Amino acid sequence: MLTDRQRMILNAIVDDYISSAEPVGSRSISKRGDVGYSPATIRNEMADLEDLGYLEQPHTSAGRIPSHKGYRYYVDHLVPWNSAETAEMGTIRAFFAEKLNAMEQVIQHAAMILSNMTNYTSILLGPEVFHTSLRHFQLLPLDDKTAVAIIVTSTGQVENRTVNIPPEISVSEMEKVVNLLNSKLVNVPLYKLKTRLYSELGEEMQRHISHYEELMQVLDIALESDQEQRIYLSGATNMLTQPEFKDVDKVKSILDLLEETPTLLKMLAPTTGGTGIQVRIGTENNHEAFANCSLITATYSLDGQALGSIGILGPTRMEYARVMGILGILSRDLTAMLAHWYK
Amino acid sequence: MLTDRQRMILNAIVDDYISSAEPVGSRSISKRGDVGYSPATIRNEMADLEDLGYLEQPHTSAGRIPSHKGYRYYVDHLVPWNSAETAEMGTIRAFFAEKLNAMEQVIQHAAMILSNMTNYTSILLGPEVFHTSLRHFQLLPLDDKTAVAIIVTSTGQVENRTVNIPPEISVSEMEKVVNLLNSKLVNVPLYKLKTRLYSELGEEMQRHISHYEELMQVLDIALESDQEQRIYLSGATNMLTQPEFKDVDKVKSILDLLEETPTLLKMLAPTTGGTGIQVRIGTENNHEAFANCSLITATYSLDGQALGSIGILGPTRMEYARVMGILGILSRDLTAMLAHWYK
DNA sequence: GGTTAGCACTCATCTGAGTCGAGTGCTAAC
DNA sequence: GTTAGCACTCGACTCAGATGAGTGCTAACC
Repeated sequence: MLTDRQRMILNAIVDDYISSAEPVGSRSISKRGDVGYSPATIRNEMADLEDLGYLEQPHTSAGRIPSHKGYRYYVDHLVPWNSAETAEMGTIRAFFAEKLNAMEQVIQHAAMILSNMTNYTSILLGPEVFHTSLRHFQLLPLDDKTAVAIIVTSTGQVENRTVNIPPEISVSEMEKVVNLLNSKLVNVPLYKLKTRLYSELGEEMQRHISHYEELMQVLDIALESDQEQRIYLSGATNMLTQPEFKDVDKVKSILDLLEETPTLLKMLAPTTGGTGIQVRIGTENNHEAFANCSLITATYSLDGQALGSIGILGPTRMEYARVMGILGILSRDLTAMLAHWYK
Repeated sequence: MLTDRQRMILNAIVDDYISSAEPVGSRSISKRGDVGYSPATIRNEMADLEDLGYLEQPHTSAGRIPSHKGYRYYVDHLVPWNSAETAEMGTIRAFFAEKLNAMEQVIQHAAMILSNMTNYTSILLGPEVFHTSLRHFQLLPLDDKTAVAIIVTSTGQVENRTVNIPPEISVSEMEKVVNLLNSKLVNVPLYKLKTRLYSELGEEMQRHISHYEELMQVLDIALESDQEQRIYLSGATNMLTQPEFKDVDKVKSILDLLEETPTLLKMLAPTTGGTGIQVRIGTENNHEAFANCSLITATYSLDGQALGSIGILGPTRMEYARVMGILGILSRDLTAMLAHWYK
């Protein structure tokens, strides 16, 4: 267990390093107004902290920088939870005051606001397919061969895809089926749509409708839900402004990873039981390219079920306190807005 | 006017520089199999070419690099038009053989293919609003206050936005209006929708329908077309692999510009009268950040009207011949596919 | 015992001189 | 008109020395 003084010194070092990106020495800590010890004392404590694994020395005659363990301790025990209303609150509140009337717009806009406020990269995950259900299904004929299938979800998102209609199937039959679907499948979660289609409607449809096989094929395509969740990135180039990423190769591997949707999805997926704000430091991200990055995520939800996540990606030397504060407010407000909107 | 030998030398220098990114000297040109002159002779010609403005010298004792004028000459007169079927053809043909049944998918996929093939950044511009017309309009109620307006366009794209429905307006009235719109406004270009709404339908609606004012407000929002055209970027990070962009600041200014939709739009907008493939070299892009970039664009069309553009962004030292070839094939095939699809 | 002043030591970074070599321009010979 | 030869230029690289921020250790101090 750390003594109070060690905690204070660790805190000071992390703070200093976060703002300067340079190894911090004993003298500079000693000179801060809030630390009443001489450099020598600080040095002794720093040596102890290094032994304990909270600090690292890039080379013998340089100052110390926090290790991953140091950041972890900082995040877990030292982050000044700015419960006080900060200037940030205003910006976020202003954002939610704006009237945006589509889920997609809100999320896209939120990503932009976040990256602008923090100067890091923001990653927003749209509402998950798992927790949205069918509100309405429609088939609009384009011509005699093709039609657009439109799926309106409970979160107000609209998905569409074009399907080919076999010539054997008549328009009136098609309509019958669509009506059937709407009466039976509304409020069924999207990912269950297909199985329910077979289990509950198969029999009935087979009775009433000719060309059952062909029709099922059409519906199969129509109800295929976008497995690829929508990911909104903003401020990816902010990575480039961080001094630790002046090496082009590192940045490239990070930016490339950001273009890889599946990997991002895995990273942002709300971990089981994880409530509130999660911080993954360096190697905790389980990805080489992110070894020098920290990812702070929060989830927003509806009815207690996580709908999507918000993430901020920055260097391990990140303004944890500020970002966590902002993320907390934003996820809370997003949750509140959703609750208000869909009740 | 350049002599044949000067042309050959200029060609050799540009080719060499394109593949090496290093200033090319007289000796290395001389050693190429296809040039039968000694370094000294080459040097003389190079000095002449420099006087004429086709070459530049980074410093006195370095080789020569092509100037913008040199690139321009190369592109206009020297590019080996590989009319022959290249290996690239296969990839592109394979792409079009795949069955993709939505315009958006095709474009998104094409952008990816392009950036992968060229290792540059590809920018695709979706079909312009100006040239697409209404195929179908629909209003799906979500609950008693809101509805989703769905616009299916002649190119098979589906746009949607959520609108609030004033309580005064009944469902049956709404339906009446939607039917009216579908019977009168189909095939009207999207950007004319609103004016036609007022000019052709205003009177009739006022006669049949109460709450005319409120209803018009709803339709106003519903028919608002996405002014922001969809832009598909792919391989933005390929910029980072080019040696001329190892300077992080330059890359950042380029990547930032790529995130700025309006600027990109302006750059990709098909220039008047420009048919075929356009090459904008360095400062011809009219943007500081692109001073060391070349942008090669082609358009694809339907019925002779430009629908959108394809662009490849790379360093001025770009594989012009290859990229122009690929772009030519792709735009032709895209045009052909559209024609086949929507006839 | 905790704290601090003092001091030798380390080591990354900066600086400037020296070297290297790719490439040029010019002249004279072929 | 072409080419060999040669002096010259100048960026890139190398290496030694200076610099200074920062450390660890010891001994004195409260």
